[in-house]
Amino acid sequence: MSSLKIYNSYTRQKENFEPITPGHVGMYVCGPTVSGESHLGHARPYITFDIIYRYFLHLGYKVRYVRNITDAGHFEEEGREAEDKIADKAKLEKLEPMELVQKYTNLFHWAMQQLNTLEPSIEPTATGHIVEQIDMIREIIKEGYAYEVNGSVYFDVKKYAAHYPYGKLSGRNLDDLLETTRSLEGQDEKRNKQDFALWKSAPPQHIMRWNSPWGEGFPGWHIECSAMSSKYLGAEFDIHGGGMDLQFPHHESEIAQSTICNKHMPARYWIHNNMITINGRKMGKSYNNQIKLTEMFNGEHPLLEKGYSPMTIRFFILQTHYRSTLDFGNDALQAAEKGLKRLWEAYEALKKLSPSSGPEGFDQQLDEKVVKMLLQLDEFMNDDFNTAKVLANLFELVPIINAIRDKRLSPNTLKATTLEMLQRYFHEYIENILGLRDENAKDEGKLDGVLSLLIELRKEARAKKDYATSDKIRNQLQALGISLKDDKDGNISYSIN
RNA sequence: GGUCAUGUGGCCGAGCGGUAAGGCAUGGGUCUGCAAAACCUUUUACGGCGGUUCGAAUCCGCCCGUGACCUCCA
Repeated sequence: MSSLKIYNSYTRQKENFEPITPGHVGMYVCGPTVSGESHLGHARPYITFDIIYRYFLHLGYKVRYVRNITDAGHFEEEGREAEDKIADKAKLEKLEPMELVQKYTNLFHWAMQQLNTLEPSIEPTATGHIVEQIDMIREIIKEGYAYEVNGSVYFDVKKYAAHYPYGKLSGRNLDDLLETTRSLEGQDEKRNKQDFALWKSAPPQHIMRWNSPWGEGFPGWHIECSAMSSKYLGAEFDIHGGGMDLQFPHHESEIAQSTICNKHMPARYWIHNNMITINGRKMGKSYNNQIKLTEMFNGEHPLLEKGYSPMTIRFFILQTHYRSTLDFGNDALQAAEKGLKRLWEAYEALKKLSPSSGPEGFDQQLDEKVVKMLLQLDEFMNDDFNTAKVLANLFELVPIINAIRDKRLSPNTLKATTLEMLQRYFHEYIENILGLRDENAKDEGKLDGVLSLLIELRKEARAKKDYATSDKIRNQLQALGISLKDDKDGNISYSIN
């Protein structure tokens, strides 16, 4: 079997994955800022890294997956108003900052559950690690790479760049930055424009504030991730991930901070997922085209024709490789919805097939094809987590499953071992690796009993050719959102929309 | 302006030098009291112009288009 290859943003090439500690993986993923409701953009990275997490588990690794919650605000616009974004919103909503943060954290967790992502091993909060951040800033000052001005502390990027490869991750150099950095008001505290804040002195009206050696203030944007990743994963760990938009300046700054403080590049492999676009345009606050996940699910948004279930969204995201941009549109989403349904129904049918080992109808060629396509799934995942290809192969197997189910192919078409393998792989891939789950699980309780009764009555009516009655049952249920399907074998099944 | 991506059929998207995955839609068909669903089957695609190569969607150059980062952002 091929070995796992990962595209490393830092080196810009695919590399064989070799863990620092054999059998273990340490992975840090930049989590959400909980100053607002989770939107569609959040779905992509956390599903992407969920797949990566799940695949490592599948490979038998013990994984520590750390994903932070940023609950201390960043600067709305650095240098200008330097206001804590969370505190600002809190005032508007007349809530305590931590109350707001709690609300959106809960909503985020709810959305992640809907999308069936596994919980990270540790989910540290920025506010819970102020002490660690202060310690780290102290250390950086001691090393001579940060300076204090009026109660704020800045990282000396110019000095750092003289000794270390600053800008390598994001592919830019200091001179370019000098030329292109916008001139902003109130930059006078910094020695150089590219310097970034490690600690920011809090103006009187600022609600979120902590004591520090430099006076009351709050931590800079980048330091929390450096502090928390090194605390829980060590000075050097395996994987650091996040959205592509975080490459610069966030991750570049993290590298600088950690390198000075811990004498190490923090991560060996940097993984960045690409952005989601809406009608070809990146979704973002500044474009005014953000769709919240709750709106995505219930369809209450001007850009949506209808709601899309969490699994539809998950499936849709997995149809594209994580390093490509992904354009959201109603047509594409509806295509995904139907495709997922078809795949799931084949999967359900597959579960019910029982191995049979008669010689009659065995198809050597097809048997070999099935085995080959299943083995390819591992290769696809090993090639930088290519879920798009995995899904393509699963879909290619669907007609074969359907043919056996419909008895157009003999139950002996495949060897018993191959059928078992098919069932095992479908289960492992669909549920454990891709993390899809049944959204139409039937109510096993009273409703099911009632419907069974109605279905019985309809069957009897049909047998008597009393179509008026049978149609009435079907039509009225349809009006309630329950569809009856007359299957080929005379059975009737139902689905709730 | 600087840097970096990208342009595949009606739509979404794989593809990383060897006769173009897959999903959806469309057309045809099977099934059916009817319907729906399901299933089977199905046509046209590599932005443009050059170059490298036995051979390019894949590499190089130029042009055109789109986007991202440079500022909070997933």
